[in-house]
Amino acid sequence: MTKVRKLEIRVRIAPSPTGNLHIGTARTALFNWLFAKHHTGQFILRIEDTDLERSDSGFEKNILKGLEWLGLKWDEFYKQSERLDRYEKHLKKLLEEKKAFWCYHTKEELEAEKKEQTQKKEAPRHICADKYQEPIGKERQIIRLAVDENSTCVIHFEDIIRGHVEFEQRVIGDLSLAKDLRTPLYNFAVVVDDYEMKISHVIRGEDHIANTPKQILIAEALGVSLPQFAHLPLILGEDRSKLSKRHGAVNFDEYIGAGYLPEALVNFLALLGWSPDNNAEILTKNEIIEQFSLEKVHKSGAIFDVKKLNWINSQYIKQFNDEGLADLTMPFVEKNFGKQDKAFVLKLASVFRERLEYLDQVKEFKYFFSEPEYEADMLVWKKSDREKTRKALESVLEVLSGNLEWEIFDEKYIRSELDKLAEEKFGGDRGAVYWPLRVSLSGEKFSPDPVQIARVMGKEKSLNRIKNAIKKLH
RNA sequence: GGCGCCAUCGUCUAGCCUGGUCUAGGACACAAGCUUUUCAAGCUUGGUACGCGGGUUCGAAUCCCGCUGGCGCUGCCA
Repeated sequence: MTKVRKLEIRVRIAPSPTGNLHIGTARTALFNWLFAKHHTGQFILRIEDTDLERSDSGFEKNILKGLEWLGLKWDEFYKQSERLDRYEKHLKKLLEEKKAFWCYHTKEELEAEKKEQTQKKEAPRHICADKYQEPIGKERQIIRLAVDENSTCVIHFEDIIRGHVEFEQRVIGDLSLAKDLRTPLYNFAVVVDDYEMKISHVIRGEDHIANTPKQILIAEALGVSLPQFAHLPLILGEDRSKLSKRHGAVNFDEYIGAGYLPEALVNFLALLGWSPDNNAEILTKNEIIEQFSLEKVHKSGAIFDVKKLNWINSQYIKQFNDEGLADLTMPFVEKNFGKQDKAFVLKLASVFRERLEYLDQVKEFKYFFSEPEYEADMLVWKKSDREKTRKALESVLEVLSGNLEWEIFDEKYIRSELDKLAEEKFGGDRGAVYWPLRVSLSGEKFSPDPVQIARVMGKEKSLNRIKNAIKKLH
């Protein structure tokens, strides 16, 4: 009896700490994580910091923080800069076996070569003529893999998302592996790591597709097995080019700062290039995990549509009760308006729930936190005039100053009282009553229902604002 | 220039593998209406898409070929 052991699913996200967490990296991380969770496999985080010049621990922290915020917990953690011995070992072996060699060509020579090839309409690549000799008077520059550029071989792989993909070996050239024994370059370090970390599936952006044949060649030289590949469609900007800085917010931080919820971002990002069986729009993390499969990932890129993100986020915001929403919005309220009472923000929750797309939009409700500023004429409703408006406000003031129980503020009851007022004094024109009330309370033309505002602000503030408005009309 | 990938409403997509039920479905956005004191929310309704050309077939969004277009890569970055 042969024992059949199921291949363990192990995937990784391999960001380089040369910038803050990018929205595209977050998406790739999410897809890897979803795939791992779906198959109860391992999700590995590997910091690719071989480029010491550009790597920065601040960026590394930012990336870790962002992934944690999204809820993508990793099972193992590695840093390439701590694995230099591993790369050196493999490099030495390749050199000994003459599968790799020291290249003596200078950057200038390489550039000239490329220029010539471009002119001849050939694939630009470096072909080292004197692979294993030490030219006199020249210095070692870089370690390269010896690739037979006359080969008629076709390098191919089965991409889980794209199917059969192939490249001709002769267009590749002697690719670079490392600057020296302890300074590995991307393609080489990736192959060594993916092998040693027993990565079963490499799930990465489509922009890496051209790296794949190079990595296959390196793996062959190393004599190691290859993972399965899955190249994700790119996230695009408005103009359908790869999402980048010029398209606006690509830093993951900005989405955290604007007050998007992690669940909403997971939901939105998952839908960029993938969709569930029933084509549902709002799904929990668990529902996504359950349904996720790479075979269902699309091949073409998807534009990052903030409007759809906003809608999804607003759907999640609506799911919170007052208490939850108050907790959620409090940091944003205090950031914009200074220290606040929990009880006050709690009263605002219902206002927020039905109109916030992202939490930092609380800044649009300035008038709850400071006195409104407006011109007296704004108080005047359509066909009304200043005199009538003043009378209306005086009547409203009277109603609201009456025996209304501000503590148990019953919006329905107060509206019925104000409606009655409109009926009796303004021929049923409710706008004549509500409009000046709105403006006196908010100083805005567009705002939540004025009765709602009054409830949130409480008796004293509300009555004061109405009095101020009346003063303005004198 | 070279190499590669891709192609359904403005956007995200369902359908394509296993051709007919697709006069192409859903969602976002947009427009109109309802509600209404404004805005928002909610509800109802509406418009807009299979890139083009061949082929295979009784029949093609679905299969094949070509074209066009878009994008990605083309580093001693990752």
